[in-house]
Amino acid sequence: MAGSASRLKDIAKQTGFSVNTVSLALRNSPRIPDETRRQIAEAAAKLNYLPNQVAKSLVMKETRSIGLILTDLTNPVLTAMAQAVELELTKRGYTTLFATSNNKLDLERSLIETFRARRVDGMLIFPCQHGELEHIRNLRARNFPVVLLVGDADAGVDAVCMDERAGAHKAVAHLLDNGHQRIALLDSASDKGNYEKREGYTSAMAAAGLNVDPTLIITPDGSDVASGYLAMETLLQNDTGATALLAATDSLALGALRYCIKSGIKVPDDMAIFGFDNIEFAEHAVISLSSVDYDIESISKMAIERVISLINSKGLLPPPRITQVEPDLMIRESTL
Amino acid sequence: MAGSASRLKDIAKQTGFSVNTVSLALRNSPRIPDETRRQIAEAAAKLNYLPNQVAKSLVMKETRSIGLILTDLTNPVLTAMAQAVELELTKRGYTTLFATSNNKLDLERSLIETFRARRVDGMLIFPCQHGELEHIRNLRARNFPVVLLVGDADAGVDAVCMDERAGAHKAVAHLLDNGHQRIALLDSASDKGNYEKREGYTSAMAAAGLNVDPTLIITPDGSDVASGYLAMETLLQNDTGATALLAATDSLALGALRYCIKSGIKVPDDMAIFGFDNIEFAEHAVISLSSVDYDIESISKMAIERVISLINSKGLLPPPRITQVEPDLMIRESTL
DNA sequence: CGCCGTAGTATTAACGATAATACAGATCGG
DNA sequence: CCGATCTGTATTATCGTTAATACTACGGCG
Repeated sequence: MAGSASRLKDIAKQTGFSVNTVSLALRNSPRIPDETRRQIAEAAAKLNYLPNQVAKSLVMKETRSIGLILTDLTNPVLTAMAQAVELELTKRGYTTLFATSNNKLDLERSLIETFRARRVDGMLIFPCQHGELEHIRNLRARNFPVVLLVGDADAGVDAVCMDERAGAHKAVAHLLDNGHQRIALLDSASDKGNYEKREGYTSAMAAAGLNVDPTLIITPDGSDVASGYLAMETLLQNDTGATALLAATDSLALGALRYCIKSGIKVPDDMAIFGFDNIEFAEHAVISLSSVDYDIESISKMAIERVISLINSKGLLPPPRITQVEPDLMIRESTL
Repeated sequence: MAGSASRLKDIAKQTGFSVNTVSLALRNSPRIPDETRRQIAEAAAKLNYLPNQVAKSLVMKETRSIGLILTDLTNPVLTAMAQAVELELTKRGYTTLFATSNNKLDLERSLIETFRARRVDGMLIFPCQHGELEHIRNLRARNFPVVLLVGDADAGVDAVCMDERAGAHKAVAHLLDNGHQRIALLDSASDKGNYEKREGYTSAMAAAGLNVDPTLIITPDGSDVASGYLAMETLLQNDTGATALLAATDSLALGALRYCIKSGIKVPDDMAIFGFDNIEFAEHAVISLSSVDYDIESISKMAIERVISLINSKGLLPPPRITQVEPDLMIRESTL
């Protein structure tokens, strides 16, 4: 207790210098001569001094911390984002305050307030409803640095993200190129108003002159493997004549794949399966999975650079910029 | 800017009351009459007042935040822990400061210092080297509340964790019961001095009167699926006559499983495979994977309860307690 | 020899909150 | 009708820093 609670004042008392001199010495001010600095450093070491960041933050009006709000960590993509963000922030001397909204808008709102009260210097947010951004726009309107990790051209807030629409479009276009016409979509996100992938699907179909058959669009209950399994069952029961599908996540795709294997449906011959996010297990599935691929690490880095540049922009924030990275297709056995 | 920066002083100015009265009113002190409270609340709302947690922390000498240090987030188990910890802490009004050590002891040390400087009220740590805990014991010696998320009976620091040794022992015992004698171990952690699983393996073999054949112990380069794949290849090349294996993680097990399927080795007939951690993909593998299973959520909750109880223990910390939860076996197709 | 710049250090004032204490004016009991 | 209690509010100190300003020698220079 005594050891942990040492303050500038204690060093001052020990050395006979004033608190301010001690502070300057420890911060290597040129005004302090070497001998004084040495004495003070010595005393600081002996007392096991550790500067109190809380006090420092109060006077400096910056905490060197940023808030990261994701929907959850069950999704490997968000996990990878959290990892990349934390790594990069630590490297830059920032601390990460982390929280998950569990896809609840109210919780998201209250987490934002909590972080604001804690005076984080900026926030990175993966919003749970891509269309419900009013509270985040408000934040920005108060000149608070925020960057979204998923976003639209008209978000009204800075964003650095993958272009989900383009990814879905590309994947469906690929399936069309391979001769498929009855292409299903497994996407649970669209019930929360996150229509990007669905729009990409639709636009690709439209570009090929095909109307979208609503029975080809399945909305699983979740985004996990089990949901994909059940969704596949549903799709086949509907007897839609689908010969290919795009799943909104690799987990869904892996579930669908598993159902096919269990049911003796040949992948890719009877059913081509396209995943999304290219997680580790996609590559290593029994039948390796084609997937929409993008570099999460570099997106995360760019997002951090953006939020830090906003933090450093003195005065008013610059107008929001949306950066959408176009994903690539990773073609594997499941769509050959 | 003006909007975000409102302080008690501003409300005081608006309403004509003193700063202290405002503070008391907003904290619902009984000494403040309703009418005054109303006026102050109104002004606070109009000014969009949000208490400054930094200032509050300084005077209250508590931040209501705890630091969570994991090795990384690529491991689904740690991901689940992070998720569970964050959820529970938020529920209890704490904020989570999150960081990963990337299995580097130096980084772990410096992260601890960073969190200490930020005056977190306590820490939850998944140490990267289970035998290197001196720096953490030092923390505790300074009366700082720490709880390990993995640990040994003689850690000298509080710990709430799964009993890896018991888990490995049980799994191997199960394989022995099924008639296997040549049982391999795939474990990359033991090169970092984390011998728990290996010890469990050894003790189970010893209990069956079997000596451990070192060629049966493979140390993959990592803990991911690809490493498991390569490790399986190595194992077979060594021509050890192994008929079963225990992998230290499900990812390794899935990699091994994949190699077997590619090579026409029948699972479980030619090779029984036991995984560890029971992640989602274990259940849904082509051949569903037996795995050592435990309730991460409840362990995380207990760990949080422990650290909070340490925080609330006024005066000296109580002597450290180690709680080890014994895992169960989830038996599936891969070891039938 | 007196003035000035400067090197080294100290003093004072923030930062935005809480906590302890002080102080008026009303109320009440004897 | 006067001291004592209570009610509502203000004043002051404090948390551990940094920042701005103030002082005190001392050396150089005209």
